Amino acid sequence: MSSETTSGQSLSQQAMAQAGQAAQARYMEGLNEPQREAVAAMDGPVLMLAGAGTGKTRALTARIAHLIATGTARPNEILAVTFTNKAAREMKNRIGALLGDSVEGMRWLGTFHSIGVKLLRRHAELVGLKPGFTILDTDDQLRLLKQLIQAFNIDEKRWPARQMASIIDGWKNRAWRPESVPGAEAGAYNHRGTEIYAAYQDRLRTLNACDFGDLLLHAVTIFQQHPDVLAQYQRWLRYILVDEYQDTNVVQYLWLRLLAGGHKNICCVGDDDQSIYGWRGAEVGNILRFERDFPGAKVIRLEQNYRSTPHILAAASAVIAGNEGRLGKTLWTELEEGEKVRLIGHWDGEEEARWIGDEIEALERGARGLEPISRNNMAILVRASHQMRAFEDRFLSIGLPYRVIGGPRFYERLEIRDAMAYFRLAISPTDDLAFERIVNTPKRGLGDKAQQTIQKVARAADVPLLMGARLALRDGLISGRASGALRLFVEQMERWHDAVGTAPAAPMIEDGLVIEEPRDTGLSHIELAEQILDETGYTAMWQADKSPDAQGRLENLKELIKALENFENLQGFLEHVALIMDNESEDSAEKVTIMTLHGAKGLEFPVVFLPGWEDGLFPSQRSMDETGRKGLEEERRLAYVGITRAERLCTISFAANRRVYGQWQSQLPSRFIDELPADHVEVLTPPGLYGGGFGAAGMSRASSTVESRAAKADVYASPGWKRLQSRSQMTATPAELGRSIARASGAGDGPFFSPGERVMHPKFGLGTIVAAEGDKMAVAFDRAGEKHIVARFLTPAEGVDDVPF
DNA sequence: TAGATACCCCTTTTT
DNA sequence: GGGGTATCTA
Repeated sequence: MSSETTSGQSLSQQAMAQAGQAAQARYMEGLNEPQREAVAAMDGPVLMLAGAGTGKTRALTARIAHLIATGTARPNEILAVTFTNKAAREMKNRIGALLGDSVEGMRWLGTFHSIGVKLLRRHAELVGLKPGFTILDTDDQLRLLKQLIQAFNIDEKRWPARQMASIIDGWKNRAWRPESVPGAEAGAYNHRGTEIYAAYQDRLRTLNACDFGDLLLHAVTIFQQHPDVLAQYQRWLRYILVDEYQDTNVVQYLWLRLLAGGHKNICCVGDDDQSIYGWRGAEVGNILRFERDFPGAKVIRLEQNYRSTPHILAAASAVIAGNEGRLGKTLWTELEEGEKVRLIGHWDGEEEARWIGDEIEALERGARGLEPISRNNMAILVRASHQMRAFEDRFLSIGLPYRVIGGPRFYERLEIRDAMAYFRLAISPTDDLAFERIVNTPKRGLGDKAQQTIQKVARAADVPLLMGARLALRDGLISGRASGALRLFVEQMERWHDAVGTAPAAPMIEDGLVIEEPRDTGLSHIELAEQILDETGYTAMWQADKSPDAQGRLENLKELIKALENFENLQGFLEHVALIMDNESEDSAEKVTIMTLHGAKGLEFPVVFLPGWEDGLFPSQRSMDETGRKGLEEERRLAYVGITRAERLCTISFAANRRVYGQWQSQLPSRFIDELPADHVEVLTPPGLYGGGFGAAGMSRASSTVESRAAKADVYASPGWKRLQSRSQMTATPAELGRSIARASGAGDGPFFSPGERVMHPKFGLGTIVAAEGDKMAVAFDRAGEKHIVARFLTPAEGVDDVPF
């Protein structure tokens, strides 16, 4: 143990230190040299540059264990921040495994947002809120903005509320309050942006609510404007650890810098090559400039990779080498060579899904010279969630069990939000957004007119909508049938509000920190919740619904009630829901995982499939359009993240055709494919395509007639595939494969068509060229309408009569 | 008031 | 292909 112990330490600290001696052997065990160094360097700023799969979580948890075991810090003096709840949970579990119960004392281990809420609940009044504020989800946020935009008489068609929401989000990420938005941004949202932002914040304050961005921005505001409060936290939180530092945005950065300002005991872990959240305001610059922010910082590089085979690592390294301004790391591994990264092209997205499905089944049986691999160990990582459907469709039809991570989340479902709006309104009768959501759900005959009346009355009296409704009833402003339903609704909500109990018990305080949030009294919150959903007719509404998904919704509601058991009261539950939006349903069944690349960061799988490597899809066109080179580099980091998820087998694929918005589009292979190192990649071709001159070139030829398309479908149906390692096939390297496709598509020299020419397409039949731009043709098909097609998929058809199908 | 139809734009990634 | 909005009709 190092010499951090001091003679002045208390008995209990000594005891802890001794206990630590025993534990130390364990948490230091198996760490490599740089990892040990990162663990041992407790005081002062430390930057741990940890490449993919280099055991940073291990080092990080060992460091925390070390801090506690040596008595350097008590569990509640350590601030450990992560980005996701999953990461926080994992860290907690791992520390628990090392230290046992003392992990329970780590009250400051969590996500930026959850810690932000904790701070904000205690000091809400400093930013004009009450401690019981509600946290709005994106849905509420949007509805609120819509109202404001209407009030501002802005055409919502031209200036969508979504856009305003993302502008506000961006500003908050940069820690700009309405009054501090720079003049350069004045043009935002048709020059009304700052104005609406200010109005939005006002409205939030009236509603005693805040959005996600506020959780951090308010915390920073409090620290900046109340040095005494800041000083208190600087004293309390003596050691700071930050995971995924490359993903921090400006607010988070400011927040950390303020907290670390005194002692500078801050240890940031990250990997600039895995920064993939720039669109959410993350600043890679934060990690790049750490040493300047914290002079004298110790920089430690973790470069030994324990996860992937050399081929996989080499492929990832080659791709990421295309980026500029990296901090630079050289990953190495002691693992055995293993399989090369595999690359394969397909005719279309469905074909790709089918091939991957077959391949998964083959690997499960044991193929490719590998022992059978459980599908639990396989993942398909896509760029955008809409790509998932092709796989779901295919896997459903062949009965291959899969799990989708990051799909529609439980708490985002319609019925769950409705139910929660009921709970919210019962807890806080001032929650106008909740009121609006459910006042006519289920249908109570309260249409636009009735709702407008309520709005008017409420605004005139300057009271919340629920109270407005009561006033409107009293004054007889609601017509006969509707009034009965509204009266019942209002009375029910008031009754439940009393049942929930308004007076919060005194908060529990421990070493000056508020430990226990106020709790309610009376009727069990579970019974109450059930009563609410039953007596309002909400459950009945779905029972009466004959649509196919009604049953599922009822089940979700049951699940919601069940989830309440884990909480002491409704408030606690709502807060949990607002912050914990992940849908980790732990099911142990053997399933293939389908998820986005973003969602996969931090995970690893023995077998990884990376489909959809096509320009425009990956790298995403939008990303490149919006942020140019910067965007492209982020996409490249995403590719790096994807490849490095694989432990043993990584398969990249692309399709020549894909349906986008229900329209067929031809695709070009991703430019990242050209960047794959030939020595570490094996180019596969599906069976049935002639070995000579592989690839999409072969495919487009094979598919240019209806007959061969049908024939191809047959061969594709047979399992198995063929290695193209032998002989002099034309496209042995990824770059050549890309080029061969470009050639076949006519990029550069191909015979293009001119407007007016008649052409034939294998899928769409006959058509006439409308316009040509490069090799991209706009074609008016006789039957399929106008489409954009790359020239290589068209054949001249002058004078050919259409064949009736 | 509410259901049904017609048309619009669209889709990256998430705490 | 899909969801949201605007408009029309029972």
